[in-house]
Amino acid sequence: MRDGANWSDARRRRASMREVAELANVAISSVSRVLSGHPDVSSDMRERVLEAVAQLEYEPDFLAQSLRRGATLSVGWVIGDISNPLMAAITSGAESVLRGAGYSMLLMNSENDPDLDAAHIRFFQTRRVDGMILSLASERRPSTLEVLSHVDVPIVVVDREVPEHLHASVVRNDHRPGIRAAVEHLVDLGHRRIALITGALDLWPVRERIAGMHEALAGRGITDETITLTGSLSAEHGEAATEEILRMDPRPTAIIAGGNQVLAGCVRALTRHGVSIPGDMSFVTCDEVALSELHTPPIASVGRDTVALGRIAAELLLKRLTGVSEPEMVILPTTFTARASCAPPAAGSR
Amino acid sequence: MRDGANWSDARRRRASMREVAELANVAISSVSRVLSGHPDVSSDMRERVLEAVAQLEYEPDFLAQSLRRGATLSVGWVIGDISNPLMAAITSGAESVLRGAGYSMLLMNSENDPDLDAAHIRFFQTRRVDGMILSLASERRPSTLEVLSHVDVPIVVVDREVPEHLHASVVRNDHRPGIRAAVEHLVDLGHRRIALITGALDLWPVRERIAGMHEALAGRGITDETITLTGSLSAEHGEAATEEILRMDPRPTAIIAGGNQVLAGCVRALTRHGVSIPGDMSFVTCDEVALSELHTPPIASVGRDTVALGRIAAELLLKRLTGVSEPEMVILPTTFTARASCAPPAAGSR
DNA sequence: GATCGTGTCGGTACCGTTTCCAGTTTCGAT
DNA sequence: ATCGAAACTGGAAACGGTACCGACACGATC
Repeated sequence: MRDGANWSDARRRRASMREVAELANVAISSVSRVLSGHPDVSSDMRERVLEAVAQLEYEPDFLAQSLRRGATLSVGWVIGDISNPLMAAITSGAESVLRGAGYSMLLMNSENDPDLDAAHIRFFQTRRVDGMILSLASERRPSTLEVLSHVDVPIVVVDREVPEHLHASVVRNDHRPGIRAAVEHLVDLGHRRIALITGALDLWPVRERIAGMHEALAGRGITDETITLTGSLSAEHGEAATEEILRMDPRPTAIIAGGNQVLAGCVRALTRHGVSIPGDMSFVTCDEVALSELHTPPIASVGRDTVALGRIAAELLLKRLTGVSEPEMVILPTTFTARASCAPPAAGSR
Repeated sequence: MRDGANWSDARRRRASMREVAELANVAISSVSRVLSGHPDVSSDMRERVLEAVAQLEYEPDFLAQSLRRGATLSVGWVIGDISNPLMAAITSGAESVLRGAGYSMLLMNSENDPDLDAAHIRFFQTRRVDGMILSLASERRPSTLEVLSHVDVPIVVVDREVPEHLHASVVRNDHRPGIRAAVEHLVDLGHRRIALITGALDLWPVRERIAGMHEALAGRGITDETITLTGSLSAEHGEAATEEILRMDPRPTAIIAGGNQVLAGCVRALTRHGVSIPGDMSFVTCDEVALSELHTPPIASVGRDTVALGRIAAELLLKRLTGVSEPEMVILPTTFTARASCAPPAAGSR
């Protein structure tokens, strides 16, 4: 004499496979066979079991399945800073692919701290994820590499360079052509002193962007005027480096911000000092964000498809999760978009 | 005669508690007691077990523990769009708190699709998360509410309003005072026709912002000039609505963008039509982003601490995960920051 | 009529823990 | 010396499934 409402109440204990078996009057193993689509099942059996399943609102326990099968259908995602729109876009791309394949994504923020990278990787390892996607805060931190070498599940590295022996799949952007195009554009406009504000050398994109700038300058026969301000990919460094540039004599006539956080710091400093873009300073940024297109004037930028970056990272991982044992590498392009933030340098500063 | 390298090779099978027990020559249950800090353990026993643990590099299997204990130490996080910086900031705040408490965060993007909301919640339920934090795409979709009523773990809802009977904890912003201050500021500058571009009415912030605007206008004795363009909180709607506003006659003299995506659309449309801010149109946006501060001119905005929003959501969930059975509600403030994007309307349009 | 394959099904040994229960020892108190 | 409680330990039953193995019935085959 139980009423319908209580019978389907959320708080009641969930049914187990054993109860289904008892209700259907069959063996537990038969229930398992029916539910997992095993061929050795008569239609009569299938019907009885499915009816019991429906009546008890049974659903299999994911934990028990995972323990028995040795797979959790989950992947760990270590990211430098989720609140960075770039990283968020990568995450978004990866998440949708993983979700489509039935995997779920465990997210951990490393706050761009290399030590947390290592800690998170270890954590995921004990959490028994089936694979990991990593956007490391530093490629060279020994503790991270040490931990990585003990990981026994497939790894995909996003826009980073890691030692071969880790057997990680990799998806990267080819940052050089984009930067090269940007620098050539500036040089063609008449700029000679171009400053690149960027992060530390333990990140692949940073090294490649610097290399791309050198390539472009060398290609145009300019060898001694490269100005590179490395630091961190943060607004603070962008702001401080811009201040430093503004104090230089002779002053650079163009700035390339090596990331969207750096961009914010640069714009803040330039605005504060009343430096007009592009009148007093030409300006290029790396990685397209809302600000670059909507700024007045719009800011020329070296862009890339970040959602694709995440999507492909997830696809590479899925490949290895479904049997492919050899790691792969995918390189995605970057493209330069000229905008009104670049103009010939003021006559006096040439 | 195995060499050291292979012995510590990552690919070897991980040791189980049984192997530890055999090596230490004790019962499995004793190993468990030592590792879980049970008081009934002799120091001799502890020593033997710990040595075996070290020698085998044993670490407990999280899956088996979860199955046995009935807790997974993981929480599900359903979010409308992770690539929205606002949502990303909330996520960041929540993640760091959860991480600090030993929980991991399962992230699923609903792509602002209410049907995916429901699907994800169900998915998390079968995944056996210990709790969920939800930023629903729609508060009113029956399928979502139906699924929610069957959830048997604690729920926290972020900046949304859900029926009492779901027993969800809630953290929300009080959007009215912020918008009210913004509108009053505009009115005091001389504006009478103020347009609010916002999303659909099935979201708490949308309703509250509209209400806040009405309150402010009524407070100033303006009753018949409220212009509200509801749609979605997207750049497309922001752009289309702005176009519509520009065609109105008499034309509104101020626009309030009801979100950061809307903001992007608005700015794009205004720029394309050569509408100058604040000369031709005063402008306010909701939710601070890089663009609002760094735009020329800087854009006045109704801001809030989004990281705190996420942090408190996580804290509310942790409370309920550690025994507190009654749901709670926390309200966080919003504040208006006046900036150069607001000025008195042009003489002709008063 | 014995043999054999095939389609079904039940029994049971796991997966790796936790925890309860019962048994043994130790030890201070009477 | 004896008793009882407390400290310690091992065995085994869970947790909720999966999958292998063997049993059985049945028809087909020679």
